Amino acid sequence: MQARGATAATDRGEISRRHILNTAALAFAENGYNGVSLNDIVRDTGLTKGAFYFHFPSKEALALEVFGTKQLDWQAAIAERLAPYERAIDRLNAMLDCGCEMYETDASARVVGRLCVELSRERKLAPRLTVYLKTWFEMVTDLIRAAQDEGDARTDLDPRLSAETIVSAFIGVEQVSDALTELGDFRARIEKLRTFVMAALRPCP
Amino acid sequence: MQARGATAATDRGEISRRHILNTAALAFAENGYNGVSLNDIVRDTGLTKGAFYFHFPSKEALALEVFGTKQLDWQAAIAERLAPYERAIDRLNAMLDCGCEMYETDASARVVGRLCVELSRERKLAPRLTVYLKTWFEMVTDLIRAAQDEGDARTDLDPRLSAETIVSAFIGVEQVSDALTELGDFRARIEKLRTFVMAALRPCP
DNA sequence: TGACAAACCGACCGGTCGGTATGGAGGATG
DNA sequence: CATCCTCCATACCGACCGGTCGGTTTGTCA
Repeated sequence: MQARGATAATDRGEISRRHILNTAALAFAENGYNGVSLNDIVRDTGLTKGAFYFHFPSKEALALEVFGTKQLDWQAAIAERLAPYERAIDRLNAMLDCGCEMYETDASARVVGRLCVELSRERKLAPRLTVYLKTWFEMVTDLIRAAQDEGDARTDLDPRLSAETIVSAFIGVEQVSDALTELGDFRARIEKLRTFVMAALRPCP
Repeated sequence: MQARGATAATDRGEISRRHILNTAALAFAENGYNGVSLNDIVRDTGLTKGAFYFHFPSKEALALEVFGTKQLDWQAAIAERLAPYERAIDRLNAMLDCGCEMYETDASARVVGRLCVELSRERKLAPRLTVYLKTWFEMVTDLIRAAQDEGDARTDLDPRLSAETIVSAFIGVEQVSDALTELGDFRARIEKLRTFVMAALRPCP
């Protein structure tokens, strides 16, 4: 006897749903919310509008779900990546590395950043977005504070203030790199950012 | 006898043209390129489509011209603002101040940033945009180098690297502030950015 | 006053947008 | 076999997009 309602293994509905989600993530990552029409997504999936509207109530709902899931992926990946490091300053470094790697290995990773910026302008994501950014702020703030305690960061810097600057800078670097080289030099720019940040944080000899 | 062709003072054509330009700048600044339809602009100006297409060949051309003129305004304002200061570190400070003030006093000022990001994604502005960003990079690079020479900035930082990071951070702060508070806390965030940057640049005691 | 061009009007075009209505294939269930 | 529900295809909708076009108004100069 199997679970009631859902037919577990061969659930083609769930497969289609995930397929739509992944396809949309890629498309949104590449061309943004307004740059992708529903017809584009439908065509890319190989399905039809009828199929789409069976699984999602609207294009906006799709985008929100894409954002939500990818955002969780991000945070999980970061958390896993940071775990091995003992010192906070190393975790901060690893965090930036992790960001680069995700952009390099998963073309749909940047859907988070794009949708975050784009949908926030239309005030459709505001609550979720606020939480998202604040989470980042706090993660980095904690890292900097810890680094200060461990003697790896100068103590005359306000942790929160520095954290918000660093996170904003990361977002800005993404925009600039996308504008200039379609993210072709993203890794290089993040390396620069890291060098600057580390120099700024480093205690005076 | 007055100038042939152009009738100097009461040139209603030129007035309409500028009116369209200003109206569009405001609209684009507030809602972005794709967020504003031609009908919106036409309605806001109080004119009609016929009038619009007499002055501009397309919506895209309008946006490009808006970007170009506003960009020049920016650079001129910055240059004027920086002139009185002798020390490079003061000019760097004044530069950030000037950015804040423009955003506060001229609602259409941020059309530069918005169109820069939005149009670059559609690769319509690429050449002009590259120049624009590179100009910023170089301005800040020169300032940092000068500050180092004057003993106001630590010398173990690469000027270009630091400059690109600072400019990117500025852009990122704009995005974040817009996303969270519709630029309501832009000044405050830039102040934070400045504090961090200055602390990072300051020579160790 | 009349000719002429610059400036402007507003209806209209083809196309695309997000979204809807309807019906049918196919497996599970009685 | 009859029935029901899930899942998807097809055809279609009204709204709106950027852009065009024939015609009208306005100002200038002979």
